[in-house]
Amino acid sequence: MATPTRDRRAEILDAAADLFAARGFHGVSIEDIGAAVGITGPALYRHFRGKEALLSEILLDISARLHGQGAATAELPPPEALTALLTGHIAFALSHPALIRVHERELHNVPEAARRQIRRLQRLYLEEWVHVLSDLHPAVPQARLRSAVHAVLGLINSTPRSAGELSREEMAGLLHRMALAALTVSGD
Amino acid sequence: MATPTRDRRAEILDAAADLFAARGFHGVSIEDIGAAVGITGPALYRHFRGKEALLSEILLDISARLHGQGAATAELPPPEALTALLTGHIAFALSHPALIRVHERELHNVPEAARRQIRRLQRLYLEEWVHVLSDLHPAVPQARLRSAVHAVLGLINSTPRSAGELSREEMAGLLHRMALAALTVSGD
DNA sequence: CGGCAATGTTAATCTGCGTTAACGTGGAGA
DNA sequence: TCTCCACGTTAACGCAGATTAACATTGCCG
Repeated sequence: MATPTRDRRAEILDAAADLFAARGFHGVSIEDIGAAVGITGPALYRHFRGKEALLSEILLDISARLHGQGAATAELPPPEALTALLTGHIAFALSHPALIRVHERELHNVPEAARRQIRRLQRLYLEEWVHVLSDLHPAVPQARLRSAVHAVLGLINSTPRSAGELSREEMAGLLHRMALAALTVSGD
Repeated sequence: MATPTRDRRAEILDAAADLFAARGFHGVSIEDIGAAVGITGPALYRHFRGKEALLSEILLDISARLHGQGAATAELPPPEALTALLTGHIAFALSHPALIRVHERELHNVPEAARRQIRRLQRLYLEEWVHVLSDLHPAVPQARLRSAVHAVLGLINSTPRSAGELSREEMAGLLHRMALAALTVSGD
């Protein structure tokens, strides 16, 4: 065949992520995923070890991207770092609502080994937030900050549920203001 | 048998909800659920039409409880109503983290008919929030308020993820302050 | 007492779906 | 031109797990 298809792997991962977001991991068959990119189900095995490997790779990629984004703010002074974290996460959530959904909902379908790596990246990402906040509010105990960060990420990740009522800019601004206000008050 | 078991149905629903929360709908077998209450899998069919009916009933019950809680605030003057909505949702989330998880993640496994009812209740609940906020901030467009409410519910529902670092009272207070701050700023 | 209703049990049944086998085919490099 | 390799295809295979069937047991009630 050797058709000039641009990267098939990436194409499959994208299609699978969309399908998983819409119908859940078990609501999508190998055949469905294949069909979405114009091939049959079993052909997927030329690119991935199996269905779970597909999901693992999707989640790992998301976690790595978020963590990378977070790590990039490490050098900034705390106030700017916080802004960067907020802006970055919001941009990601608004650009990839399907990925956010999958990332939030499907971790338990990932095999143990990969799950550990994903959780590790998630933990590191969380700690980046906590670290920045800790610099800004040294008096607040870390446990409280951790809970506050979870809450704020939940707030931002709500994005896929309130689809399309507001323009992207308006939504980004709203989330930014709300998240910042929530964090600011979390130390009282 | 006719053993003096207190309501078996309720017992099964509880066990199923916990299992679904932990491993996802498809990660739990009929056999698992039965075992959790000390009976075999097929015995469940004496109480429910099938596995999907079980999930439907769980989600319907959650939606109805939240909506009921919300409706109860309708008579209060707006500021108290908002406090009641916040306190009520936070209390529910902290008391039933497993239910919140299932409610957030498993809707797509519910058959169409039940799904419509559940969505309707969710919409009504959301509108109760929007209504109260609309009274407090008449100038803010409803679309923005709707998004803000989604965001705040996402914030509060983050609870099952930041498990047990803080005491329940501390967590409730933190979530309340953060949610209120976020809502307050949502009209700017 | 006799029998129905409620609740369980174990042994099929049926089906969906992930995975594997066996078998093309076209293009790129030697 | 000849040969592989990359990528697909269709036909099995195998199994997990949801239903359903057929068959107890217990206790209430007429």
